[in-house]
Amino acid sequence: MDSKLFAGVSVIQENELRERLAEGRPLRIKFGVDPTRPDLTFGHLVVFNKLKRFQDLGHEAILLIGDYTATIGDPSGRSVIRPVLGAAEVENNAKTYLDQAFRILDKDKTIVRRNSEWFSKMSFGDLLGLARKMTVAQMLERDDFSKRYDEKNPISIVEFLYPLVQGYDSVMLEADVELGGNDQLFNLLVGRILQKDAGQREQIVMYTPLLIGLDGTRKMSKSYDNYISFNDSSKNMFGKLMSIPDALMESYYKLLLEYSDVEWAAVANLHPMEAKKRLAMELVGRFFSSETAIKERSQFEQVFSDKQIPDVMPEFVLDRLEGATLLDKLYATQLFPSKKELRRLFEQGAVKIDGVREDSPTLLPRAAVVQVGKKIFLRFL
RNA sequence: GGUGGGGUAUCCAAGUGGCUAAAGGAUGCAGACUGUAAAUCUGUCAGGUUCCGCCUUUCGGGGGUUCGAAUCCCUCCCCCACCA
Repeated sequence: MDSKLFAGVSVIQENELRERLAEGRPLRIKFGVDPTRPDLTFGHLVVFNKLKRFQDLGHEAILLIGDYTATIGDPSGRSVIRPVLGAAEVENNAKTYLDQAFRILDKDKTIVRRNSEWFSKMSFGDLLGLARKMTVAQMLERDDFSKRYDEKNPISIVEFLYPLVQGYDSVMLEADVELGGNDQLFNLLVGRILQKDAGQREQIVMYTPLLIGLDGTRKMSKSYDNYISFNDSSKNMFGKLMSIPDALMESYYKLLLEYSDVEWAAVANLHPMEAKKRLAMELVGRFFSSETAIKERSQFEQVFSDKQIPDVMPEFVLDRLEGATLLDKLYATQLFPSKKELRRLFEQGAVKIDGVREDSPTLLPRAAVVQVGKKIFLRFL
């Protein structure tokens, strides 16, 4: 038994899981992905870690692409209906999604399925049959539904259908285990209801806590812009990890690196900054390489601890155009949203040229290293 | 089918004829302090500019009244709840 299999997750039916693991056959582990957004964040990493564990133990990791449902649009807790995507777009998202997922999962051992396989063939009558399996009262057991209902906020019928759809996926896949974030708990449990109804063994439900995002308060999500992406550069990944509030470190160590309480306790004794650097190194090391991790750490220390300039930065050639001021040149780099914003940065003393603060945006630019704020460096040639 | 409420900048949310580019809060950004942490303080947060003065665009869409509208009128679109 892999002790890390249970690290950080909650298993509703732990005994059942142990029994099934003891059967010695490969279990079918389902994880459903929503291809409406193509980018994976570290929030997804929590679940992917578990899938990978199962995979390494010889079980079947099944990535279910909700391609059919994505073309319908799931409001999922928001009053705004998500944009309905075209089939081509969904397919494209799914592809980039998988590319990222395989940075963690073993591509050759991962089974990819799509729910259009069965839903595209489903008749309206079949849908009615599915809808009959649950009552409104059962649906209102879901926290966010009952909350919104009490507050007289809108709930669309489609939202009621979603748990059923997700549960039906489990029936079609004959899943032994379904993984998901804890906001998915209700939907995961619906899978059991439908499987039982279909005469199957009910899937075991494993759910992971939601990872808090960089702002330290809300869940990590693209829409809050508080996320770390699988696709981030090693530099950004390292930097973003260093910027998390200290209070998040424990959860990051436990959820992203699957540290046990004992392992965490050892880290918790370190200076918080050192602990954070280790966190960043381990994760960058996993997504890139340990060499890259070491490099990013030294770059980080060089720039932010020693206040030196980084080794590499974007470079721009100055072509002596008449009248082109420093501000014009900086704007031309496209690193800033508007000239207005740049003016503000000058006014607020955020601009340094070769390490010396420069308040005048109308100077002629010269070959130098320009720093704007703490993080933006560029070189004029 | 009926009744009521609502659509304001990234989000929440004030604002019912001029002093409103639009209160306040959040988020973000910058500065100070620091460990690119937290907390705190300050500034800033539509765009453009010959930069403190001016120009352009913005308050669901369109049209109108007026010297002047997010605020009044007409019309269209959309959303929500409640009662049936």
